[in-house]
Amino acid sequence: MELRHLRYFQAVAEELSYSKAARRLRIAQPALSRAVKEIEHELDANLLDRDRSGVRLTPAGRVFLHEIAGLFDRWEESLRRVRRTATGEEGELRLGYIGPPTQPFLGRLIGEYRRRYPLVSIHLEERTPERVWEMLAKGRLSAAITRPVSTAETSGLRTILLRKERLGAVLPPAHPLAKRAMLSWRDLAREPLIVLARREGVGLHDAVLAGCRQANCPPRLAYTPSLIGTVLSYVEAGAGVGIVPESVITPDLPLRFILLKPVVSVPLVFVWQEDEDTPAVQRFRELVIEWQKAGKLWKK
Amino acid sequence: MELRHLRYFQAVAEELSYSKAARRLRIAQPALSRAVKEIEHELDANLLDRDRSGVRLTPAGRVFLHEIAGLFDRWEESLRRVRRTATGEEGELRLGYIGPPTQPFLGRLIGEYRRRYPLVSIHLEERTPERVWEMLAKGRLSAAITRPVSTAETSGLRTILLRKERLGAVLPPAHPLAKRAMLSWRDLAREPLIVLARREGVGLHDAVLAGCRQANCPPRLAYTPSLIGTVLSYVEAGAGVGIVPESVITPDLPLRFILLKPVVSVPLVFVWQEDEDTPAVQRFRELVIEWQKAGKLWKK
DNA sequence: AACGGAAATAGCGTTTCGGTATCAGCCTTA
DNA sequence: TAAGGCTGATACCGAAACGCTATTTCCGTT
Repeated sequence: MELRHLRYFQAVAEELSYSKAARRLRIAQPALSRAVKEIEHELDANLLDRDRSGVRLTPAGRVFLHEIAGLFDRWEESLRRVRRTATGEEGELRLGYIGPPTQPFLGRLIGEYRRRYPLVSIHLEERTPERVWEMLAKGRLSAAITRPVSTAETSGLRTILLRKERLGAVLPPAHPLAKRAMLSWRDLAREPLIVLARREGVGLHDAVLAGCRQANCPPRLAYTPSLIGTVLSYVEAGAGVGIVPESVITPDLPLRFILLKPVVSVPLVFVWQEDEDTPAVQRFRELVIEWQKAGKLWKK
Repeated sequence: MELRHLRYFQAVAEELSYSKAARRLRIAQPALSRAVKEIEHELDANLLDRDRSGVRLTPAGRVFLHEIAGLFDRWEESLRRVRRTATGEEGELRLGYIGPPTQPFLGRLIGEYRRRYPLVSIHLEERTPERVWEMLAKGRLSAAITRPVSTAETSGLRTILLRKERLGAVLPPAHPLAKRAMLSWRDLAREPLIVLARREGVGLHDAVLAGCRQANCPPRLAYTPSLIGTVLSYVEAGAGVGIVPESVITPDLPLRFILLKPVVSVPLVFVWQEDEDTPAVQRFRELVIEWQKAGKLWKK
């Protein structure tokens, strides 16, 4: 039995007339007679009584008609869901990210995505960069916003560069170097440095070390706290010079931020599983690229 | 799109291989390629990725597969329900009946019917004979066990005679006539009679009057209570001679029951709506006839 | 009794469905 | 590195199904 049979029976049962149903279906009446007979034979049940003038439903026919209606309703809903899933309107997005550099835009970004695709269920996972890459590799995430990590397994993963953030020094306004418009890495040779702990951000930490090495001046690491905020607190307390990416600076801080030359950058990237590049992920990626091009990721 | 397409897609999606699925479906592989392509075109959605070595489900494909499984489950259940309805295993029986003459067997009869067809929902309506016929005519009942009523509208109704019950007199053992083995209607000419109220049983009441008229002795009706039990109580109290059908007599009563000659009978019939002769009703009718033939309707 | 409408039946043409043969890509294996 | 095998896609053909026209049959109506 095929859906065609069901549609035909439904028409006859609703019209209570083969001729009318045939007209509604735009086919000839004999085809209907045959189709209904096929159903009845397959079900081994009379569905219609066509005894004396007119067609009436048997109890089994009534039940069948009712079942068919429910079935078609469900079928329509199924089709809608599949189409929505295919276009990315419905689906699942498991996004990993690192906190500090995404903080200025992530909330707005997710908000806009939810507004556009309200049926996509979103799972957010804030982790360290290393952990994000690990989860991506294991397929626990469908996409992520993070920093590159040299040790990460990247097979099957694709990457888009969102931004390169330049590193700079943060100092208390009273610091001797705070008046300078620019600093070189060498200027920091004798300063106690405050850098994010390596376990919290391998990419950033190693970039700082690379900047120092490149300037041929081994760094003196005074503190390596676990949070960027703590780095700033240490600086405020006069414990040394912080080195951070430019994105962490907000104007209201009572600190000076001075770019370091030669420029050393830490990238922020969008990464996704090639194998799990679902429509929901594609739509999210499109949104990220759109915002990146429009500059919305950085300035409000 | 037809169910065939769904079955084909389901096989491919489950096997994750066109060749294996084709073998399972016992068709050739190209037919599958085409069928799946037709679905994808109609849904305007990719369901399967056949990129590099192997077939994988897209998110939409996964959703579709899931929907299909649910749909088929429901479809199977629908088929079962229709078949059960057609055979009378499932359905509805609205049975009207009159109390006293059916009391000896109705409980057992319904019990057996429920045992045989547990999915049929049963509605019982105890009414007076007239009311039963009225409800039958209006289609409020699908069948009934009752007594004929001359005024009843019987078009569209069919009837089976279950039993003819002979009328007899009930007397207290001390009554002068109580020793007789037989009584004629004329013997009751001077007795105060106790008969069921006409509104409670037109057939029975009129049969009693007919018996008297036939014997050319106009009856003296002392009481016409609403319940058969009350008739017997009046007799026990010595208020007169009761006239009842033989079925109301139970051996433990301290009363004499004596058949009246010439014999006057009140029939008990099974009636059903020709228009609503559903399988559930048919099965019930078959059971009634079976029990009637086996004598189970009368003796335990 | 004749007519008209509705469904069933018969016979035929067209669509479509599945099969065979073949091609192209990928992986394994010698 | 080349050959063989497995996979799915394509092309083409025969057979089955599906639908249409014509006709019959059975009602109910006039």
